[in-house]
Amino acid sequence: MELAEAKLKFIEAWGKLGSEWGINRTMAQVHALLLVSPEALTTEEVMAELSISRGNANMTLRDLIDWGLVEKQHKTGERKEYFYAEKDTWIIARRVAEERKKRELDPVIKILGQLSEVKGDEKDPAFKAFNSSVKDISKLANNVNTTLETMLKAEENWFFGSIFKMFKK
Amino acid sequence: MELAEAKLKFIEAWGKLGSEWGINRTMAQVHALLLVSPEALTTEEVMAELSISRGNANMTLRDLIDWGLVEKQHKTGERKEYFYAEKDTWIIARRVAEERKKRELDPVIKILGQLSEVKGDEKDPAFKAFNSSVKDISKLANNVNTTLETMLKAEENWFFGSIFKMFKK
DNA sequence: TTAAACTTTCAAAAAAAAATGAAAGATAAT
DNA sequence: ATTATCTTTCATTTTTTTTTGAAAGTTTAA
Repeated sequence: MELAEAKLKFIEAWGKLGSEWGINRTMAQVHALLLVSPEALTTEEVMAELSISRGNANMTLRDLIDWGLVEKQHKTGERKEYFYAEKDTWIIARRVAEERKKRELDPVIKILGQLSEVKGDEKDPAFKAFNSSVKDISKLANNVNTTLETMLKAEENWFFGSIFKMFKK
Repeated sequence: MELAEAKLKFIEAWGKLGSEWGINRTMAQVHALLLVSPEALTTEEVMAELSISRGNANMTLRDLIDWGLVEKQHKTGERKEYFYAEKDTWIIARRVAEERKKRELDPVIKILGQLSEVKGDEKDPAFKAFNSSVKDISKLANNVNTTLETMLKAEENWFFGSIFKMFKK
């Protein structure tokens, strides 16, 4: 396999994984393209490499910037904007975890908290089942939350060095 | 808030969370409905509660069974099939982790492994960037994999008791 | 200012994903 | 063997998501 083919495979795999996890396929592909590019690329280059429209490229790049995965660069004497992807996997993982926590986990924890407060007839099986499921899920969500928060504070080496070693015990 | 309203909110929240994570909204909603039902429900009941078609209910319930989150029950003297959801959050979390690992992580790790093997000109920046990104992501994916494997073997109390305490250090 | 170079927006179109429901397929009781 | 009950399938429709591209907006320089 040569580089060009491998690149395509990588972009395709990253796009598929993204879409399976609720991330726009094109966004994941643009991210993959930038990840394997040593230099920052222009919108034109992204459009050409992935055969996507200008509007799509523009919006996708903006989203990637919002996620903290890509940054705009300016070259002296040039009007064009260049886009460069953060290459450090630890930082990528943290940024993704951070965003998804904020966008998805936090709201759901809030709702679960409210639902845990619902009062009802302790003798009613429907109420008991509701209450117990909601409380258990709420606990789990809070555990995940705490774990993520600690991870977001943690240092890379500490994390990679420890977490799965611990599990192996 | 009363139970009926709370139930709807829970189903809605669970459906939304699911769809954000690449899981069919209706499937997540059916799961939520069964989670808060003390008794097993029939296809008819699921259809009525969520206003969905027979075909949709049937396929969704089958998928939930494939995920190991729901089981068929038969009541003596009845032809109808009843569906009951596993209520233990630890088991739910494990089943979801197990399935997604198998369906999504394993395939991507395989591809990353192949792409790590690609040979090229060490002097070419494009090759260097490709190689280094792929190898780093490959490492990360393998770490996640190992962590998941250990988690899948682990016992509930051990897991919840330790993982986030460890992070707090 | 004017105009060229580049970026952003968004209504409309296209594509992808999900849902419908009628018909076919099972199964079990009569 | 027939019928009634219940389950599954899948071509079609509907809904949702994503993409397009032309027009509007912005910035810089002459």
